Amino acid sequence: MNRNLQPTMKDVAREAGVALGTVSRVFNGYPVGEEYRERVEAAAEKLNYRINNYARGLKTNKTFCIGLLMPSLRHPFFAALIDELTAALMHRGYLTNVMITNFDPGAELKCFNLIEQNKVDGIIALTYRPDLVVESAVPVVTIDRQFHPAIPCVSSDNFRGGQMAAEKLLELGCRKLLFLRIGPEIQSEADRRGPGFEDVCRRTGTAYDSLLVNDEETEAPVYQFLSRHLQDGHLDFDGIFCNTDGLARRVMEFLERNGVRVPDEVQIIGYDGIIDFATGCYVCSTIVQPLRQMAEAAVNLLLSSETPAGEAVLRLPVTYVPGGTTRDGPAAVGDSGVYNPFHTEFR
Amino acid sequence: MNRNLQPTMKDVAREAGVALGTVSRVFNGYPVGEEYRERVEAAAEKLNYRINNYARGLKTNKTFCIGLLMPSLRHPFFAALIDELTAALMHRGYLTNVMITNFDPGAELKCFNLIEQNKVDGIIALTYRPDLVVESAVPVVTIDRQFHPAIPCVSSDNFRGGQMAAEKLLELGCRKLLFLRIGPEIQSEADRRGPGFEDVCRRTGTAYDSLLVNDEETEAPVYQFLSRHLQDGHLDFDGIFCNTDGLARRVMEFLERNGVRVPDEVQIIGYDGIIDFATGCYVCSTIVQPLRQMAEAAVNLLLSSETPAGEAVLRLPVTYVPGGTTRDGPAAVGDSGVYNPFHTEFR
DNA sequence: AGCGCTTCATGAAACGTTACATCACTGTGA
DNA sequence: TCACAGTGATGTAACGTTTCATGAAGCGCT
Repeated sequence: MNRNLQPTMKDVAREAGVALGTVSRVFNGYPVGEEYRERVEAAAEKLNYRINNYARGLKTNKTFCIGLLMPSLRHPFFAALIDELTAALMHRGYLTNVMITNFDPGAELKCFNLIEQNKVDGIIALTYRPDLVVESAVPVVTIDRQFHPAIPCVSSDNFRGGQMAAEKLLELGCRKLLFLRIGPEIQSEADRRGPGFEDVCRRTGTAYDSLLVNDEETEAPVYQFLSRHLQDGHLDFDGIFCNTDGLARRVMEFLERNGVRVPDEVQIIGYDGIIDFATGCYVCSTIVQPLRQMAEAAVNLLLSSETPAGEAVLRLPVTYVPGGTTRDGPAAVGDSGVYNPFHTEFR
Repeated sequence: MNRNLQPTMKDVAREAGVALGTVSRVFNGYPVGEEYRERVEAAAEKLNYRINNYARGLKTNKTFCIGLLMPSLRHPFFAALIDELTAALMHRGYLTNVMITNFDPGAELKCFNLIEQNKVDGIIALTYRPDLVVESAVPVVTIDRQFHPAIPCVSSDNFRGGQMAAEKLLELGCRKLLFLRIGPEIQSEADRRGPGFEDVCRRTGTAYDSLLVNDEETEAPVYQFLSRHLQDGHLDFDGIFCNTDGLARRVMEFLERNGVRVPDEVQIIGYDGIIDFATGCYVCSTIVQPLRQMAEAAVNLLLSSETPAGEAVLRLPVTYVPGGTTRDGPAAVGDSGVYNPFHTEFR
């Protein structure tokens, strides 16, 4: 029959002199007589047989493939998250269909369509389209956005992260705090960073202000705001919490350019835990998200498909790490602060 | 029959009152009478029918899925490459199975096995295992490594890149050049950067030196070498070409820490074209690889599966971009040098 | 020896498609 | 009027698995 193509189970069965079903059972770990098992394994080895996942998937409706919907790969936070997710999935024998949407709702629709007809066993999505998630034919776990009580969501403990940032700044001697937030206007778990921060300020009676910019296009309002509070090299705040490491870093550079020393005069804490590829150091003092645990949790929730009890959002504990924009000094990753991209311990 | 499950072609056929084959032809773009086509489309719409790629794949041996084997996602160069590749594949209607090996040969084997039994239509690989590539049952296109004359390889024009670096440094007034190379000892297209650089030095009679460190673990030899050529704040070279942006950046910081001003006293050029996520600027003056073109080419080669004429390696043109470590000034990406991660133009 | 039990190999019937050989129907030309 | 293309719908046989009903073989017991 199909010479010159890949061998099939039928070929293995003929070679081993057993029935088709027996070969199947060997490959699925069902009990098979020792002698038969050996004959089958020898034949499979000899023919270099590979099981055909498409035939199997057709029959069983399980594909061992998960769709991953992410907004970007250029941003180190998303890249690291995808890295952890693919690793966790691979570890359980799942393949990952990665789809990058570039924050484009149209692209998200296209991805969902492709994913559905490709019959993945589930989807892990960091998406901006509640409608698609809710209507999905396959199970979904979302990251950072809770769309529906029955759809599990994994995120870091953003509220606690905000609290930690405030507590840390106070502990380091700050007296007048500022919260800066920038990003697209979509309801997400990340919105709890500000409230956490303000909670501590209020409870400790600390003076604070905040600026929320719901804009995806420009950070200009932030710099205008800071300029207004700048007077001959002195800023009106001595501790700043930014909702993102990127913003923290840029605010730091803005202040330094305007003669405000960081961390001497103003201390800054960001959020995410992003590491600079060249130095291997955190780009700023930061609340780091437990990426690996989040990935593990997302995969577990998706594959066990038991709806978690109560509210369907899992908030994993964050940690604070000094990174040079606070007075508690930098914390280098790796030996000498020199990052080697081929340095696997780094993962 | 299978109520409560996804509708099948049979269901659509019954609903539309046509034969199974007719439905199939509609979905595959074969000529079908207008009236029939409409009935089928209406029925499919009504039942919310999705074609089952696993059944189709079983029958046709085409899966519209490509395996992507990459060493890392934490390094911005790989992340950007994967981004371009998934985009190019998606654009052609292909899904991408991303697998990260973390430079681990054992993991590479595991990935190849998984990929083969999952019946992808082809593989794009940046791998360290010639054996697996050569023996692969499905077509492979490699990035940066030519393993076999019949297996296409895509890379940037590394030799020309090396030449450009040297030419640029000379043009900017350098007189004593240095080439620094670090990385694992594997034969790859990147090895041509040094020879290109040296080619220009030799032809112009320029004084130059080079240091090649075949080590994946540490860059210490580089800093020892530089220390030996440092004397009270003066370095023995005034132009350095590093085989990597990361190295270039770290060398810059090392020199600055030792009182050597960059780019005033020493100018540095790196290779890759990596952009800092926080600032949106190149991390150093650099030879940038045409990632998008490389991705397009890889996908084209893989999907057209015509073996290219002659030598099977495609070397795409690089460009030089000033990035602050040379005297021709920085070139910011985007308007104000401020990078917004939600800024799609950035792609 | 014969009975019931367990264990385990067998063969065939799906799974949801595509592709191919039929066949019904229309229209044309002699 | 009839044969003959040509068009296009139909039904069926694969594709490579899993699963299930069947039945054979072995074993312990009466």
